[in-house]
Amino acid sequence: MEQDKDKPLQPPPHPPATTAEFAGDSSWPLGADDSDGSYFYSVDRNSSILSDFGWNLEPVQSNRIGSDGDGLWVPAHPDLTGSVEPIGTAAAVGTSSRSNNQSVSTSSSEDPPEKSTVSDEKPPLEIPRKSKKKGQKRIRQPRFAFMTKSDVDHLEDGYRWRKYGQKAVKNSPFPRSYYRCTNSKCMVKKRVERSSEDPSIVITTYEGQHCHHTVGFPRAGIFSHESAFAGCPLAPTMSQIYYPVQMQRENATLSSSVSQPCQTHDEVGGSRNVIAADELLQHPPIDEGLLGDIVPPGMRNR
DNA sequence: CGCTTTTGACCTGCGC
DNA sequence: GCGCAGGTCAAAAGCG
Repeated sequence: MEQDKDKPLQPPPHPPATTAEFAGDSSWPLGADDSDGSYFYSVDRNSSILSDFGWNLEPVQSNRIGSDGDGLWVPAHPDLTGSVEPIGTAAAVGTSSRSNNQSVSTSSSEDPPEKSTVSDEKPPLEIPRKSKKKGQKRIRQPRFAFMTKSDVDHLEDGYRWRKYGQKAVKNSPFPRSYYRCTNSKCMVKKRVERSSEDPSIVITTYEGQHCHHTVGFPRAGIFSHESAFAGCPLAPTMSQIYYPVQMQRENATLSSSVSQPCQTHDEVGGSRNVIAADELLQHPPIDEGLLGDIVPPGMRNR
């Protein structure tokens, strides 16, 4: 928070270097957005999306995988060392019947953060606390999710998070935790849960975009991904790999055009796939032998 | 003392 | 309409 004031709001742009395709998603109930066929995004699009999230992602050539347009993106954030995937045009999420023509890249910046709206309307004390939410449509922010093979649930990503809830997840012995960015002006949230199939895999879902830069890295606005990794306390201890989370409805759409079994790629040897959330949860653990190759350069030397 | 986490209750959306 | 599951709130407790 301290560093938020003197930093520009947007991470430095990074030229897209791959031809990866990303798909929109809807882990949350989506509206009509998926009907416009906008499941797939070009890399330019995706880059924009991720920038909108505040994630300073950069395509790493050595980590690029997928000659069929399925590239791997390595985030500049220390723990986001894998492919990430924008999940849906969240502006339309949860408000399916309303204006959902917004693009991903513009939605979150234009959406009044749901929380801010709520917090601005303090109900009288007599009114039950939840009444303030009545009549207010939830407006979902852009999301992306990824899987991480990690011992720790809450990964360091350079931002500070406050836990605001935890719920038991059906069919899973592991609870799901809900975090919110501690920056009062930042409405980004994230969910963290462990895969019931493989407890070593953490599924993290981000929602919204940061309106500030990381607090963990003083030069967040200008750091490269390598320098970021250099400062990552978890880097040496974590084996990380991320599966982009492709959820629910797009599953059918994507499966025919994008999805492939985890495949080994020439340069990285990493495996990557675009799969549905359900599928994702059932996905077998990553081959440990591949992890080393998919870890960004800054982490490899450790 | 301030911030974070825990936790039970409440709200909302969706499927049946 | 009802029930369920997910998501959120906010008071209380914990911690540094």
